Amino acid sequence: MPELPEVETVRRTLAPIVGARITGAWTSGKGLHMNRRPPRARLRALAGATITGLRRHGKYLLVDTDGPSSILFHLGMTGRLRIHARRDPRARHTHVIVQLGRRELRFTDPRRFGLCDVVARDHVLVDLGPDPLVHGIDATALHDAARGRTVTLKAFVLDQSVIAGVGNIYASEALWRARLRPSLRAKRLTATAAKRLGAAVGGVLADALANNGTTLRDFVDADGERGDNSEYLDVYGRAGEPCPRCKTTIRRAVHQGRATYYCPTCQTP
DNA sequence: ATCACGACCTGGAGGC
DNA sequence: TGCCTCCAGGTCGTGA
Repeated sequence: MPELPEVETVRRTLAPIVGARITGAWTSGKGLHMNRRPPRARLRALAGATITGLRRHGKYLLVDTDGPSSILFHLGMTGRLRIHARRDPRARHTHVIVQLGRRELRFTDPRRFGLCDVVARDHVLVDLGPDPLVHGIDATALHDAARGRTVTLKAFVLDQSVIAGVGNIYASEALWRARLRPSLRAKRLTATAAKRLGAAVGGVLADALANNGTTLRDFVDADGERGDNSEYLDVYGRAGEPCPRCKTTIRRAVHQGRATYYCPTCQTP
């Protein structure tokens, strides 16, 4: 589900919980990604702390408090973070509840690919590259990172240590916008193409964010609203339709086990 | 060290 | 209606 624009949309719509005081916590006891269980005791120990801010790096979301700890979330494929009234019935697949007096921050995740942990506030997310919205994209650094890499451009753009926050939808979209074939080897990226790619990634993410993210099926923001960006996708999920640029039929291919959409004519190999 | 792949989970869609 | 297969926005560990 959620790539950078979706996580950022969640972050923004969670703003009303800033200033709220944590009064308790509940966990389902089920393991999430890598079978890791959210730390019940450490979540409960946050009681009494006040939420001071919300940060995002790539697809990770951090809920800061006035104590030494922050709550770290990753939504995986089907994770949702929503603000509820305490008396609202608990949805199926709810795994974490942070109680905030009469309100609750609830994390639900049917597929359990997500993550919830309690970390030190200055916790560094290792192996995460620059965030396009927070740090921008440096085309020269992108070009350097591609040097010697034999992976496909598709895999390169999906590599979170290169750029944090790009997922499968926006990887296809950005490569289409940059007119680059997903199967091209990263080491073949020229300086000019790296510039185009950097601009395309930034543009695709910013546009999606302006539309409150892409909802294919699961994604909703903290208020339960769906994103509007799916109707503006140029190639993702559009195999068989004409390329918006040159009218050639868009193709679907599989790279590293994941669907990739591209135009065989205007995305140069 | 780098890369491709399968595994981890549940649920929705479509075919029969 | 039910059963089956395939597919899904992410990440990690494995083995080549």
